[in-house]
Amino acid sequence: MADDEDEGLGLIPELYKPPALLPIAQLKDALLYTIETYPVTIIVGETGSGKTTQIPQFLLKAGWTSDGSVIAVTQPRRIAATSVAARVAEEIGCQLGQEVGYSIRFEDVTSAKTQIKFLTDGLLLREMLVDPLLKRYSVVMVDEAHERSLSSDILLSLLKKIMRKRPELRVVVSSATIEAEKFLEFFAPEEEEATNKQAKSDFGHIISIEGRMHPVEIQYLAEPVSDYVERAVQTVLDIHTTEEKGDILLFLTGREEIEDAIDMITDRIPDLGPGYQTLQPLPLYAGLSTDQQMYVFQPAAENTRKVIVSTNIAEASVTIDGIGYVIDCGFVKLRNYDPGLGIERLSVCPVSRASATQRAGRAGRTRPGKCFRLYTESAYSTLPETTFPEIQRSNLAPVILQLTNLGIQNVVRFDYLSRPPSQLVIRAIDTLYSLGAVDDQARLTKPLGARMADLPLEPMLAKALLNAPNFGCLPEMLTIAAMMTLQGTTFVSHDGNKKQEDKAKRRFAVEEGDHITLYNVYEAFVSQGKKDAQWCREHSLNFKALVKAMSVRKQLKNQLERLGIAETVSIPAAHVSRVGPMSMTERVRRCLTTGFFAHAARMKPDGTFQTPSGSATLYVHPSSIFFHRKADWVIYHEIMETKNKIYIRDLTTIEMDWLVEYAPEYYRVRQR
DNA sequence: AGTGTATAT
Repeated sequence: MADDEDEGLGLIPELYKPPALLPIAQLKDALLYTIETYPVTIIVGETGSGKTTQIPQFLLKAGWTSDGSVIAVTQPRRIAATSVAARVAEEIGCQLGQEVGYSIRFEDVTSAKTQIKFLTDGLLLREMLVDPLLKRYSVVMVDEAHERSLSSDILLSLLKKIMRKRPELRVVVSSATIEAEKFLEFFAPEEEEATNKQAKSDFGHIISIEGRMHPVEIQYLAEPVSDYVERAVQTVLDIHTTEEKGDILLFLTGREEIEDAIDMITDRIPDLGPGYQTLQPLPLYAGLSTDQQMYVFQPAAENTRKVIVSTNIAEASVTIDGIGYVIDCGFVKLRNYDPGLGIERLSVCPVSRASATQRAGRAGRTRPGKCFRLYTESAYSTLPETTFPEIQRSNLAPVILQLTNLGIQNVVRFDYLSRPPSQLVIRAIDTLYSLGAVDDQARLTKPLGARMADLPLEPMLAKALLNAPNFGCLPEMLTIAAMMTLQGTTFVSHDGNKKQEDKAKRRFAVEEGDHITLYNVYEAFVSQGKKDAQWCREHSLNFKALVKAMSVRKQLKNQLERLGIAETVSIPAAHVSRVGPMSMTERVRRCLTTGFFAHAARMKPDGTFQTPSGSATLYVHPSSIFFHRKADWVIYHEIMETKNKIYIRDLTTIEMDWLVEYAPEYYRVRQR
């Protein structure tokens, strides 16, 4: 890990500071005592406190794995699980995968010797399907719980349930913010459960660890602004001309704003006049290809100041060294699910104070920094304290299916950390009922519901895939299901060449729609472009995404085989007479309809779509082949509202009659 | 008519 900026030994002193000097080392005894004494320990520690790397090692040395148990540490992101595991393995002096390992989807780097295991919280949830009480673990540490992701919230609820049956289990919840009290209160036993011997306060404890952050000076605007992109650009140039060295990190809400801001900065650089360093604006958002993202991590050239213009990705998911200045526009794009309409909405919302703090902290990682907030101090005080938990603004159908499969009897009265609005839960149950995954008492159906829950797919897609053998199109549907999980990342425009991307897309396009078009892409990739990044480049395809599709397809295939559904299975006798002579594309289209009947629409002469009830106008997403072509009835994979327009993505043509044939109950009411 | 914050199984 050479660093160009470092002279001499090439070592960065802070990185090599022995763990014993971390603030957390002083708390070691108190920590171990607390974990020994109380079932629940809440750790409040800022970035740099060493909590993630040190606590598992303390527990290991204190004997928490001496009976053969494992210490689990969950992370919200795959990258964190792998990198932290590598770091701890190095500190302990073992090979990764031996005493210290990690497990993420498609990668299990653990062995029989593994005592500390880092994994994503989503994967630990999956493990509960085979080990409901998580018996192999003596301690489960849930890291970054303050982010309130859907899976860490659910995980905490289930851990609380498990603890009643396993009093010896220890739960450590680690959080960077002030939510500690809420977490502790959540784990406290109900009044009637608390015996005299065990009062509420005996149940858990909060421990705070000081971080090693440098101070960040915060500046607010005196007056609010209406155009924060313009103001952000001005601030960038002001910092560049008046402040000392240090890169700039500018938070905006999305790709369009980022590109606008970069154009504006580039346009104004000549006006600065001579005598200043070079200013190098760089975009950062998840939609960029990996090589385009790499630029932001490279140290700037001599006499150059980087300006990284980023979405929320730089708030927690990605860390860039050398940032001295942060500019925070005060907004973020958040996904919201509208249970009434059954659509997701991507809307620009004010950030929470917790987010604003996290953004500011990005300036103080290596030295004292400054943060410029493009809003007034009084506006700051009116911001919500924390971001609305994901569980209160998501489509809950997948979660409810999973909880039901884990044996949760009543998903409405389930012990949520933050209760989702009942509308969300009701809508989820309705969806699952219409798909046949639960019965009219909201109980899991067998085998259909249980099988759907076993698959790592959204319920509608799981239903369609499980129906594939009935249409004799299992190999095709496996591919389509795998391609759907790429969520629109199949095509990329290399070097920003949009026209070339459109042209490449047309090459694979078929009149039946996007699903079969993506099937063609996958087939071409496997036969011609597999392990050939250059072929992908020529066809504007995302190599990494297609490799992932291959992994997903293989995983789905294995999972179905375990359910007794083999890829080569022939059409069941009862169906042969009906689907035997059909073309493969018709089988696939019918099969998709059995899962996505609720996502039906019909094209109007002007090229927009209408819902079956005619209540809303839907726009074809420009990534669809029907952006340029005509269609009649279609089903679509996804629906989302942005900028007051509802877009549908991944469309396939169907016959209206199929809706009634495959979903008679769902469409009966509207037919009359 | 012209597009998607981020993450996970």
